[in-house]
Amino acid sequence: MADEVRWLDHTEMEAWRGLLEVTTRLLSRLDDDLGPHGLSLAEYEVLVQLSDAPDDRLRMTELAERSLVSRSGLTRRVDGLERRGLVRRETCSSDRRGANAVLTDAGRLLLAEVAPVHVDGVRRHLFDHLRPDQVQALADALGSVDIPGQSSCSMDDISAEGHAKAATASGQPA
Amino acid sequence: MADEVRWLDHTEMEAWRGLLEVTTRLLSRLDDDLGPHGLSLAEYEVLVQLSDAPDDRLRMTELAERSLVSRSGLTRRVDGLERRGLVRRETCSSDRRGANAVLTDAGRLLLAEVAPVHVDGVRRHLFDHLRPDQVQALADALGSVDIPGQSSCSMDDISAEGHAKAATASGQPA
DNA sequence: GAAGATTGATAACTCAATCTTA
DNA sequence: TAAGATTGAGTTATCAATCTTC
Repeated sequence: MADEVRWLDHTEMEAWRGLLEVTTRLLSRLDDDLGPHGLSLAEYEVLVQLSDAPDDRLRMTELAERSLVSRSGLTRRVDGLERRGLVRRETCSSDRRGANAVLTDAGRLLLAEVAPVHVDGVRRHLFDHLRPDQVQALADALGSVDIPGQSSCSMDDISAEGHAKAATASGQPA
Repeated sequence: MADEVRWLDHTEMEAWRGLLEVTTRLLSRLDDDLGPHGLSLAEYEVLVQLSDAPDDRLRMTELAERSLVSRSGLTRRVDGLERRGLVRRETCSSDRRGANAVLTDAGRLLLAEVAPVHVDGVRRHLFDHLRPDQVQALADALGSVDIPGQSSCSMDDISAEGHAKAATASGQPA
């Protein structure tokens, strides 16, 4: 297993390295753009996912997956948003173990204020540098890569398979 | 500025969302792959950058930029690597303020052990899902997007411009 | 006992302030 | 005074363990 390594060729290196650099810097900039409005990109992400969901609500686990964060991570993120009145929790009626995160009016309002700023940032930092065919190619290539959500499985939760959620999410509030 | 928002169209949404999801999950997986070898992806990144540099050494600030991390973040990362003997610090001879991070023999050895694992992971999780033309398109598109390194400038360090570093980095150790 | 969610402990990062040398 | 690097304080993420309900 030591000598038959297929190293990355130049193009692969550019692609992988580009993915790393562009994403890292882009996220950093988008975070900066939202800062003045009192929201982190991670928090914005939660608000968007909720506004995209039917009835502006989502179970915590589902919201965690869509927000690309761990369950415990989401708990704390929602804590912060709830403290500021942008989201509230409701215990699930059908299953008393579960909790729903619900977008509040204040949350919807802030999202409406911030979404244009965010989209503008995505344009300025990303799409303004790309031709339409490049955007299409990017969407196509990235759409072909499906990496399952949770990372390692503890050997005994093989049963917990069967996810494979598709990318949803829009950019506009309502 | 409120009503003339150009929302993202479907393709743009796919591209942006794909960038976010693929990168997030990919990084998480690659981190998992390296875990058993006692190295985080972030630490691996530092070792790679050093091994790519002439004489296996790099100034801290330069290494921070290439590793996509803040200066203070790098200081701590190198602290950890130095504690384990994978990297050592040398004060710069020409400018006594500066420090060079230098790859040690142990670091070079570990890198040689781990690099095949990493490259294999990048293949399995990313490139195995892509056709050659998609890889090419990805490299092309991401190469067109140049987002400057540091995020915000504190109003008075306008002088600190003039960076615009190109992507270097390879995947193989030597 | 397993699933949904949270909490405790810990790790890693950032900004702002500091120390040292130019 | 400015630049290079580090340190202090605070934030936010994760894993593993826990609590509650199924």
